[in-house]
Amino acid sequence: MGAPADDLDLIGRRTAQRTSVVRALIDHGGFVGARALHDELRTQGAPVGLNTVYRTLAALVDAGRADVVRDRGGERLFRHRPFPEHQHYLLCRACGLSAPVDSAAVETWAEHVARTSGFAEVEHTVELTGLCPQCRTT
Amino acid sequence: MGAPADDLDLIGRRTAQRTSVVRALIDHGGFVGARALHDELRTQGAPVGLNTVYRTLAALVDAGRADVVRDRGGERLFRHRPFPEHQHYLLCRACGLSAPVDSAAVETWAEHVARTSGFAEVEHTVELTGLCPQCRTT
DNA sequence: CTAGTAGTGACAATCGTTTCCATCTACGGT
DNA sequence: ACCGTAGATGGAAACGATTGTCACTACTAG
Ligand SMILES: [Mn+2]
Ligand SMILES: [Mn+2]
Ligand SMILES: [Zn+2]
Ligand SMILES: [Zn+2]
Repeated sequence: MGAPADDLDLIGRRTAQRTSVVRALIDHGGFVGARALHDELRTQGAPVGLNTVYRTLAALVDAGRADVVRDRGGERLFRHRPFPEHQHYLLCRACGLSAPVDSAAVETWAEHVARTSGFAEVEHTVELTGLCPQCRTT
Repeated sequence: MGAPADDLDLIGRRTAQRTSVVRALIDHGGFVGARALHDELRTQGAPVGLNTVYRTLAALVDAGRADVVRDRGGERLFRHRPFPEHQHYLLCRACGLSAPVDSAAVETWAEHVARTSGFAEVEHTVELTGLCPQCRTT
């Protein structure tokens, strides 16, 4: 379990709101949008301003404690990352379930491309989406 | 050179506006946003409604004649794709210059993950960004 | 040529996200 | 424990990209 304490120390003052946001993100267990997290906090009786949700999530991303992906509609989805290691995910387009994937091969490939391209400060975005076992009915 | 004719046949009626948009996209030579393309068309004396620019680009993407990436701000950037083969790019965060990259290794990796994951209809997004030789001046 | 349908574009609406700013509060001195 | 203040909060307004609406236009099949 990633203790909220660890995360909170990295992002500034320890406020009730930030504590709530971090805990809600961890509890959620997968990728969530800021809006959805804001709703969950409100229904859980720990209302936090949407603005603060955005700021806390941004701070977590800066601190390397959260990963971000863009869903089909362009919305940013956040997921808590307990370990400092860079991660990629395979996530379900229907239910949002996410599974970390072993991306060693891609990292190697990306580094190779970076070295032989002439470009500097090369970064990569790698996202896999699909339909999880539960969701592939029809 | 991809002749606009080929592309226009795939997306419906042959109108002056679509012809302009397709030609402007090809002429641009790299990734462009709808807004920027709209501006270029206006300054070139071939004004087209922004809405039509969006619709034409969407049609090209549907027809597999254009690739899309999201820039940092979430804006969608489009690039004409003369060949039907799936492509990935390395693009400059400063000037927008893009270079196709050999992604065979990633395709293999993605297929492997898909087969062993239990997920169905797995799709992938792979984008590399960096600073091109011209732009890495600090 | 004409009918009929697909396309156009000005405008408004949406959606996610950011900025503003007046107010509040955590917390390192004292 | 008590301040003072930099940092944090949140409601409202601003923003930028994209999509919906709908009256009008113009391809194109016949
Ligand atoms: Mn990676
Ligand atoms: Mn690919
Ligand atoms: Zn699912
Ligand atoms: Zn460049």
